[in-house]
Amino acid sequence: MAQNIRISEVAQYEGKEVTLKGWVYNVRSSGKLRFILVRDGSETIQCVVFKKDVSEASFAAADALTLESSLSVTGVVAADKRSPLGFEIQVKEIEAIQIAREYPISKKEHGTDFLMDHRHLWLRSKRQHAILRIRHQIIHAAREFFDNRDFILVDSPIFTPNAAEGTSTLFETDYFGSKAYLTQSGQLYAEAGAMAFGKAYCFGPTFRAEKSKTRRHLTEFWMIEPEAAFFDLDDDMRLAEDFVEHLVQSVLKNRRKELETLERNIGKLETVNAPFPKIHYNEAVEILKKNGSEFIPGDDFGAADETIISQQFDRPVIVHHYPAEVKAFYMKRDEKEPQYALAMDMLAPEGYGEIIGGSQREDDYDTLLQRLKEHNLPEEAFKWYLDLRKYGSVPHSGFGLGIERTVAWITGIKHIRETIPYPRLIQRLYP
RNA sequence: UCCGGCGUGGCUCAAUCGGCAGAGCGGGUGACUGUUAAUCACUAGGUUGUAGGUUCAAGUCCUACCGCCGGAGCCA
Repeated sequence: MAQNIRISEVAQYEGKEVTLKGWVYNVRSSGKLRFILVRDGSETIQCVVFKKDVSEASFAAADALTLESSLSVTGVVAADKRSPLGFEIQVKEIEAIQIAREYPISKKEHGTDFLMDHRHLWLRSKRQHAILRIRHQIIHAAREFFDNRDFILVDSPIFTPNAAEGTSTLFETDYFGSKAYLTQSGQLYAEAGAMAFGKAYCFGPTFRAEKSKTRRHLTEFWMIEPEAAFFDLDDDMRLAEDFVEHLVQSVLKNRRKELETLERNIGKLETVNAPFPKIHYNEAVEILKKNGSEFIPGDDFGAADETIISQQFDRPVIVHHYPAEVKAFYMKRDEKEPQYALAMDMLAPEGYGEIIGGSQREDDYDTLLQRLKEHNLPEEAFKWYLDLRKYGSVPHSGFGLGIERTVAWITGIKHIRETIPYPRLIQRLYP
């Protein structure tokens, strides 16, 4: 009885008889020969069926196979120079498990809308495999990074009672008769985690109801948010650059084949080593002036401005000390220049935009209360948050990294919608 | 919400100045003992997004609407 193996393991079984279970990736035929490309999720291998080598039933089964039919194949693993994998299967027996109906995704090109309508099937393709494997690697590396630095995972709730920061538009839902909102950030809760564990992070989906229609926006995306007690802005920026370096290096080390499948320019990732350039908001404004931007000092940067700034460097760049007015209420201001917040954004290279936003948090009770009032936020809803400043308040900082934007940058793909299995966009809720 | 673009077989697209709706892929039938998005032959498949208008004649021109795509703003 031949052993059941995954295709990724074939090299260990050269000359031996094995059984593979999977799906038909493609079929070609030539006279009394059938070439069946079988994928099982781990790899794809060509299985060669010679009419004279198999039973009539097996050859008939091979003949009836359609794209994405499920099957079981038994045969001998043979080295072959013509194979991209280095091996192929000389089939002895083949059995169809289910003959697939006409598969909607053909081997020729399709439009994105059509493919997105068939996202549940599109996930079977080579390119999507490469992207999602890199996504997996990035998430694995992210958890590994914080776990190795003694951060404790303290997840934030997804239903929240109030329209927290008052900045972005939230999804409203009925929660047993009262209003609840889908979280736009786990940060405020992560701060409570940091006060409990010293170092904490949360990692989960976040929701923004803004009608953004760009290649950088999803309505549902994943964010990882570390928060650390006794960290000032400099500590926060160092944590962020070490973190992003780790993500990139982990992908370079473990997912090189996938990067090649996507034809990513690997040289542009190899330079991503800490320390990253760190520039004051005013320096960023100078860069924009020199490059002919119509930017108005005092504003936040637009997408085109971010691209100009990031193009000056060969690795991500951190911009810090943004004008306090354009930033959130919870950010601490610099004592020496109070018009600036102790805030920082990390811009990915090659125009991929902001991947990290973070800051040192306001830790003084009275100041924070004052900020809430200035922003017309309901004091009652933030009672628990203010508690953190009443009971052993300490300087602390944190940031949030958007997983999908990071995946888009590292994989080099142009649109964020392919970086998540089931993207949620304004016009996309199916499948 | 604003600006720009596009809607033609299942899919990707073509159709010149307004003049007989076409190709490739996919499907079906057949040929082929080394194919790599195999190739070759034959074959079926259309209310040109919707409604109205101009014209001898509209896929093509005009108006409205619907849908989708890209960008801006907002942000990760």
